[in-house]
Amino acid sequence: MNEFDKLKEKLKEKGFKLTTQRRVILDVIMENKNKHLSSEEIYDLVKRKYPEIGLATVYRTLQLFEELGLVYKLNFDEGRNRYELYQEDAHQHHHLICLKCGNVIEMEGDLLEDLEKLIEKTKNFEIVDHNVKFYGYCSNCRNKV
Amino acid sequence: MNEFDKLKEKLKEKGFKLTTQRRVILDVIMENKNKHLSSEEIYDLVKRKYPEIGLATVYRTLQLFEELGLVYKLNFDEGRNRYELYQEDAHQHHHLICLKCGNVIEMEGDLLEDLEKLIEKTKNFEIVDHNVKFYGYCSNCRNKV
DNA sequence: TGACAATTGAAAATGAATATCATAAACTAT
DNA sequence: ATAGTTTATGATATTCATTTTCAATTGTCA
Repeated sequence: MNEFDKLKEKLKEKGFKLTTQRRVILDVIMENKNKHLSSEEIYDLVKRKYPEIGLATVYRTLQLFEELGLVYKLNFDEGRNRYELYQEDAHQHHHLICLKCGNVIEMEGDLLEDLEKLIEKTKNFEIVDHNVKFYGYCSNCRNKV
Repeated sequence: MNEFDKLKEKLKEKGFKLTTQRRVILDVIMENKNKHLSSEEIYDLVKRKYPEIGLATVYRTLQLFEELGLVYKLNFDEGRNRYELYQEDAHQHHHLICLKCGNVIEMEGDLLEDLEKLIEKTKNFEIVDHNVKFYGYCSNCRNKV
C-alpha cells in the first residue's frame, strides 16, 4: 500500500476528507523523505504546486498528519517544528546534531531495547515512543579544527 | 563548593556581575531542584522574594545560567522551555513523559554508553551531550484503565 | 444532485521569547 | 570610600511561529 492509499484510508477511518491540499502536502513530504522540513519550508514547496494554499492549512495539515501517524514531528530546539515522513521500516533512527555546523546526521538503528526494558520493569512505565538526540561535533567539523 | 560560590566564580571568570536578581533566581531554582520549572513559573516564584524583578531579566538570566552550565534546558514540546538545576552527580538521567497525565518521571542512570561508543565509531561524531525522552503511560495511568 | 459536515484562506490573535533603551547597580583602580 | 567604566535591569515594544476566527468553499454520501 502506498502513502496515498494510506492517507485516504486513515482519513476515511476518522471521517476526514481527502482534499487536494492534503494530497499536495503529502506529496511534498514524500519528495523530501530524509530532509526534516519545517512547516514554513513545506509551505514554500507546496505553494509551487498549489499557489492558492494558505499557511494555516499547512499547519493544520501537518498536525493532522502527525495524529494520523503519517508524519513524525521533530524538535531541534530552534523554536520551530520540523517533520519527517513516518516510515515503518526506517523509523528507528536517532539524530546527531552538530553544534558547530548545525547539520543533522541520521544514526540508523534503535538500540534502546535494553534500556526500554529496564525502564518498563523498574518504573512500571509502558513506553510507546522515544525521542533521542545526540549533540556534538560531526566528522567534518572535527577535522577542520 | 556550594552553588552560590559556583555562580560567583563562573560569573567572575567571564566578566559578569553578581546581582541580587541572579542570586534570587538561582535560589528559586535550587529550592525546586527536581521540578522542571518553566521561565514563567520561575518568574512568578522569584517575584515573591523580589517583586521589582522584570520578566526579561528572568529570561536573560536563565539563558546565562545555561551557558554557564549551572542549569539545564529541557523541552517537553509544550512550546516553552523548562529548566532544571545541573547536578554533576545526578545529571545522568532521562525523562519519562506520561501521555495521559503529562507527568514527568525521572529515570536515573545514563545507560547510553554503548550506543554512544557505537555512534562515535561508525559516524566519527564526537558526542558531548544527549537528550533522551520516553513517551508512554506511567504506572498510575496504567492502573486506571 | 442535494444536504450536511468538514475544510479552506485571509486576517487577526496568541504567546513565548527577544530586542531596545534609558536608568541603575556592580566592579575596578585609585 | 569614590569616581569612572561597564554590565545589568525593568518596562515596553517587537518578533516570529503557531493558532484561532469566520465566512465561503468543497468533499462525501444518501
